[in-house]
Amino acid sequence: MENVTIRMLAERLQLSTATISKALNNSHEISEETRQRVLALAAELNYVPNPYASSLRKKASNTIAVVIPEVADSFFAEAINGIEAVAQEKGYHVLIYLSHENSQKEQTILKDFQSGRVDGVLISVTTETTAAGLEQLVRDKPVVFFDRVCEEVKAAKITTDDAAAAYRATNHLIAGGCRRIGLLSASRQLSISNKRAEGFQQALLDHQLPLLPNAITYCTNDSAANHQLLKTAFLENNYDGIIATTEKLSTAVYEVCEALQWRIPDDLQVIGFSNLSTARFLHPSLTTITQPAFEMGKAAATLLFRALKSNNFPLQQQQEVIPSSLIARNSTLAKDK
Amino acid sequence: MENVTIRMLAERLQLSTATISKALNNSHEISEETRQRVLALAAELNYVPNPYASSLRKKASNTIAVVIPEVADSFFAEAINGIEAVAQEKGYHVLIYLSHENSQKEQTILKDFQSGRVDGVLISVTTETTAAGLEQLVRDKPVVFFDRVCEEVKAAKITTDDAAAAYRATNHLIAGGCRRIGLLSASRQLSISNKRAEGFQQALLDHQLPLLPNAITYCTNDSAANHQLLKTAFLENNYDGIIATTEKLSTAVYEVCEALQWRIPDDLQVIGFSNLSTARFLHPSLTTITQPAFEMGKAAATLLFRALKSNNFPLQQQQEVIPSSLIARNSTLAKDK
DNA sequence: TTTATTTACTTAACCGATTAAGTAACACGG
DNA sequence: CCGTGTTACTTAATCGGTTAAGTAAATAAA
Repeated sequence: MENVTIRMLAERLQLSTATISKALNNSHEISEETRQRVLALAAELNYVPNPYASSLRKKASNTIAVVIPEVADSFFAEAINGIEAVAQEKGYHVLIYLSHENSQKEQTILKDFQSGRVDGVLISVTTETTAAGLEQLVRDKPVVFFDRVCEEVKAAKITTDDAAAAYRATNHLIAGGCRRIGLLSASRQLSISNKRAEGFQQALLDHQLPLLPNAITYCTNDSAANHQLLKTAFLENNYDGIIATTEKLSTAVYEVCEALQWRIPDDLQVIGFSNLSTARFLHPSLTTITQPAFEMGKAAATLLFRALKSNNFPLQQQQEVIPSSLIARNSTLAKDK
Repeated sequence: MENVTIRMLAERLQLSTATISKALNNSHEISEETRQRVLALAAELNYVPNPYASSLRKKASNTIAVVIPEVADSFFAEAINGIEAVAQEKGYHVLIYLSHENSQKEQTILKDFQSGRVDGVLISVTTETTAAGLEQLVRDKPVVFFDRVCEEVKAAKITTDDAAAAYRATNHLIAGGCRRIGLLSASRQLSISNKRAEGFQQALLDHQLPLLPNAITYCTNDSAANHQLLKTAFLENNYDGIIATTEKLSTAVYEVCEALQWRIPDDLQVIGFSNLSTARFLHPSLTTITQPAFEMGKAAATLLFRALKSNNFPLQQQQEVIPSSLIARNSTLAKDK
């Protein structure tokens, strides 16, 4: 059986396609009786409207894009859950794109959005992304940045309290007796990385602790390379405390400690930015800065849909900071929360 | 600036829209000189074709759908990575839909696909799904099931060696001295759950061990309820070994053991189906059946794209079983692999 | 009773690309 | 010199909805 179109419905009911369309869209121009007849036949023939025809004409796709570096990180996985929950409720479709931490790929993805394929975009940028490629996108259509935002771009942003979280993390290590603290950063570019670094440095300053010359290690996206990088950094700096600012780096710390036979927390206290539900079962259980990933995704999507609904909503001025929480476990010694 | 269309290019170059379209699609009907002029102007004006116009006419969307129960499970997260990698390479777009383990929602999602929104579907069904709702989908368009397949439906399937994996897991526990082994199952319906149960029972049989009356616990999708369910089952059956057939259930076992103050592996040996990269750092490190999630996603997508390329490809006959591996760690006692 | 308004439709243009069918200009073999 | 191809285009229909503008009939207002 061919695909059922509006024209087929029209012919069967001896009505015009316009009437069918309006009936299906609950236009007040259509009598209740006719509407019911249309709806009945549509149900009977299992009519499903062609989204491409509709999108073409209406210049709206009922589709949003989610652009993230990867999904294999429980933060992004949870964020997608939050986004999808809102999108499903609003009847929107979600296109997912992975930039694989590659700003070139990201640019290619974003360029395609000029086609009108999506009505709005939720994005968490790569570690390499600069403002340049984002300006146009933000000018063109509703965009909400979440987690990995781009400071220089004026746009809606959902973040966590990155500086404060790092500050708390550092304090926590200091309270646990650490004096040679290192920070593992994912990027020199990312504003959230820089904010975390700032919070870290501020805490050291406030406690009159010196910033080690190599206190901050900038990691790459290659886990083998990172492993080597960390090993070297650990040995050279003889840290007694470390803050891993991403989930992958948290795991990497455990690996390197195992390789170096450093005991956590005796030789090295560890605190990691992570959303792993298994953090409490790690050996030793990992003290985490846990971001409200699901809520952040939900908040970002909610903001976007609000902008899509009323186009005079001042989306670009929206900023929301959702606090993260420090959960003290056995990879650190301090008792405070 | 308005969106650049093919007509604008045509007017500027004093050519017909047909010529522009053909030039952009590398038709042999167009002279090299003209093609270059078109390409140059398109690049200059930053022309991006409207996908909806093109899809409407060509009746092909260059888009596939991925329907999964959720992403907050490292198996699905990794699988998406695999799928997206292939899709990006082939120039396809990926719509993601979460069924939230709800077959009603799943049906709603699948029904929409009759609209022609997507050219093909990759799906891992819910714990409740029955064959009924899937027949039509498979008839309508290319579909590849992965991991959670539906046995009764004749369609392409990518799975792991579920029965064999459970058989190995059970053997492993027996080798470690377990005699009262339980299995935590995610569903009564799911074929992969049933296969895992079969492998489990076969191994018991082969070792002349009795199947405990409540050897198999069927869990729900509610983690609080599961917690209670497991607690009761553990206490009633006094297991000395347990196989958790999903990642979430693996974590749940750790939680329940903590609550009951059962020590792993002394009081209970645990083996879990899981793709967590942190399994080795759990306390104690978790013996896992690890599925090649990325590869499965990749294989499923590859199969789908092959079918999309040549429509005489016998997709429905394709079956691929990608072996999983048992990684022995400290949550079990056996030394074998 | 006449005019204005409302109701319930229809007609036809339109969204932006693709493509079947048509054509003018030119080349070439016999 | 004629017919047949080939090249490089154009014309116009088409995909399947949506919507501005039009209309006939019924109803309300003057």
